[in-house]
Amino acid sequence: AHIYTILINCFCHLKQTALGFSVLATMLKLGEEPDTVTLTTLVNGLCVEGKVEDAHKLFVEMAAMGYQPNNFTYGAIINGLCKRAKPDAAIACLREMEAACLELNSIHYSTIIDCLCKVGLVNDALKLCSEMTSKGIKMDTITYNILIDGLCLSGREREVGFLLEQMMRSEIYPNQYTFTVIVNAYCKDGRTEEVERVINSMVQRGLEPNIVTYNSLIDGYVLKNQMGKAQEVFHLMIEKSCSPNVITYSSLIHGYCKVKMIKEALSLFKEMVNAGLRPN
RNA sequence: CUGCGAAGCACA
Repeated sequence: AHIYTILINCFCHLKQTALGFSVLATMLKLGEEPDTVTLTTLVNGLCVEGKVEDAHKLFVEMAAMGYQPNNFTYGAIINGLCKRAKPDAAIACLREMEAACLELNSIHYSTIIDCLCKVGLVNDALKLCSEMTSKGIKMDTITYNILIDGLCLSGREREVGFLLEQMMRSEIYPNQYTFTVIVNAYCKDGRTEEVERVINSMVQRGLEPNIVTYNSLIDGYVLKNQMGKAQEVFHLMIEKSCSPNVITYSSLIHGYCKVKMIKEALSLFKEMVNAGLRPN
């Protein structure tokens, strides 16, 4: 089942769950028994494609056939519901796990906390944080990243410092996501001057800016119509062997169009295609 | 004993 599951998981990540199911059919024909991992992989595939109802059907079926849904299966369903912005249903799922005496972990909580933040319910998200902590489930770097991003999205950036302190005190360390979330918040807020300081402290911790960090900064300059600055970052990233992607080019092209520098925009478009990137 | 067979975070 192992090797088949790997294949199924590949199809699921390509959003080709239907092909994943045909692999399952092949398994059955060959007399190879799927296991809980195989079926959970398919549940996740359906969730990733946004077909949470189908995922739930499979979830019920697998339970009926004696494949007990576990932490991972519930995790996939919760994630599916969260990606469809259904925090209430996701929380109901969490309660169902409790009733089934399954052990909740930081992934289950973080998934829902992220969803609440993204729909603007940061206070509910913070409540869930207290709940998980009171159950002895530790917030990890991802949980903090989610909250920091959530606070920024809700214009509550002033509370981020407190969160970072709490993070360090708990010996949970920031990673590239953490810093990039902060860089992005500053950029969206037009505070590109403060980004250099953030990137310095990032590098001091041995963390290099990555493509998302650079893209955020480029877009920050684009927002302010500072195309010269944007171009500088573009060159800097290339110098650091960080290859621009479609997002990088889209930002820059948008920026040049905004300031009516159409030639530059078009030449970037060509450059992008020449680099083997497909316009979307 | 360890290792990527399954679930959570950032950019246009």
